[in-house]
Amino acid sequence: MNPNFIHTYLSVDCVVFGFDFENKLNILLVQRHVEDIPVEQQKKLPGSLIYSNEDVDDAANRVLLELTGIKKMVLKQFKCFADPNRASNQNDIRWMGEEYKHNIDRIITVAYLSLCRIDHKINSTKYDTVDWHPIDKVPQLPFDHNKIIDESLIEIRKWIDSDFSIIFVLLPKKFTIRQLYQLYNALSEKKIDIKNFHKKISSFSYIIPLDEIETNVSHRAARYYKFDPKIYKKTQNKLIK
Amino acid sequence: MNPNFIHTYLSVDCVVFGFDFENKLNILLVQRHVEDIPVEQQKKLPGSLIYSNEDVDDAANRVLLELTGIKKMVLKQFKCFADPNRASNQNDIRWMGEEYKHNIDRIITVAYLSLCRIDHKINSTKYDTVDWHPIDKVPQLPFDHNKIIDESLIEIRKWIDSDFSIIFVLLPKKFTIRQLYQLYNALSEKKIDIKNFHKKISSFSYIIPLDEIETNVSHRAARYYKFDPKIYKKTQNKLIK
DNA sequence: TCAAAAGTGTTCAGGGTACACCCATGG
DNA sequence: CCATGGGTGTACCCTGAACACTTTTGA
Repeated sequence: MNPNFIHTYLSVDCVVFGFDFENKLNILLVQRHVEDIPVEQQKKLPGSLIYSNEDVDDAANRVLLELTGIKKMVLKQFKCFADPNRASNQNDIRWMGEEYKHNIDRIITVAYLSLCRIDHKINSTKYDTVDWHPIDKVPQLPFDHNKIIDESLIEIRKWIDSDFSIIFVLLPKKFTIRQLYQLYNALSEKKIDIKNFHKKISSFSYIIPLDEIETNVSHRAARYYKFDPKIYKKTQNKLIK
Repeated sequence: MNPNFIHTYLSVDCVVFGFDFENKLNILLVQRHVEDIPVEQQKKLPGSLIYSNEDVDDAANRVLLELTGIKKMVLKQFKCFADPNRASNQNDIRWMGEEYKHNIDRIITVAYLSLCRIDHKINSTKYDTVDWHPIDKVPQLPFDHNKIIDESLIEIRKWIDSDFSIIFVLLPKKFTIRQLYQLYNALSEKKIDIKNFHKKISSFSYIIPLDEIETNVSHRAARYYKFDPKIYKKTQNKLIK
């Protein structure tokens, strides 16, 4: 065997997005433990080496299940990160030694996007600490996780543009059009006037108006709507063509 | 080390598209050699295991250089294929044994898209046989190469829609608007009337009309145009918004 | 009564679509 | 003179953008 050919480990890492109603995108980070390193400097993206009998999609599903306790989260593979030096930091090598009981000096990862309602209960079977972090306040992370997050933002925008319906995964079951608007603005570069947005959204057959309206707001209460995926599938409208 | 974690080989495979003027998309396939198997059943996608000090993009660039002799071909990573059974066919295992002098029972690949003018001279330093195959007449291929090709078609359409300029990599330096139209039709699902296409294209500042026109055609000769990437970069028009 | 946001209606401009019409060339 | 495709001009329509106006609610 030509020793120049790589024989290595493969992992998946997941960037899970959530949306809070201070209009911020958030992502889920977990805690890792490395001796002598302050805890607050040891956040990372959730991820795992893949098993020998696992496809990468299966591994990502497993990571998400272990992370949140939620089965069948939406997910999308977006890029393989394979910089030969991505795992060459000494702290990262030490952590891999502790985590996997083996010396690993190179690791290639396949990055996934996923989405989660930010108020969904997180029931991790693997991690002690799972926290939402605003996307603009992500600390320095190990490996190339900051780079992965940067690229995931570009990817999630493409995703929304190609399939508008995934945006509803981030919203409560009942939502106002303003909430949808704020989320859309945080995710898309296409700017749109809220009045016109309102008119457009409410014209879609798959956006179902409910009888319920907001309470305790200091202005006219907004109506709640729900999303009907069945009707959406039949019509397949993009928000903007 | 948990033996369940994969420790494996990683390869890149490249789907190189070309366009002939019978309006067909073509892809480049190479010949592999496995004993006792008819030659015509041994086509495959060009690819290689990655080296231990190589990023996947570098490996894809190397594969493309070894395949065509062309430096710096456009390329785009599009998906990691990691089905545990993708390399379990006995013929494929035999071939890997011969090619890499090692028993390999699983291999994960990162698939790339690339583009090449179909009349460009192919100077392969690695393969004896490199041939264009019409996309609708691709034979049965080893591993999951047929699946990779199927998915690459979806990917190249997205690519054109997000960056119209890459379409010119597939055209001769001088091209008629009809040629561009045929290529666009083969690549995009968005249908457009040729007259309106003509009007639109010729209105773009980065499509430069030349003095030269077609010869030996049994109708009014069409003008040749060229593409100016510098002007394109300044304007950044999508064909259809 | 005022501020703030919901929700509706109207107008305008730009671009896509359809199509008519003329031009150039070979047969 | 006809078929074929090149190339231009025009008219229509839809949609997005801007914005005015009314409604509702709490302070």
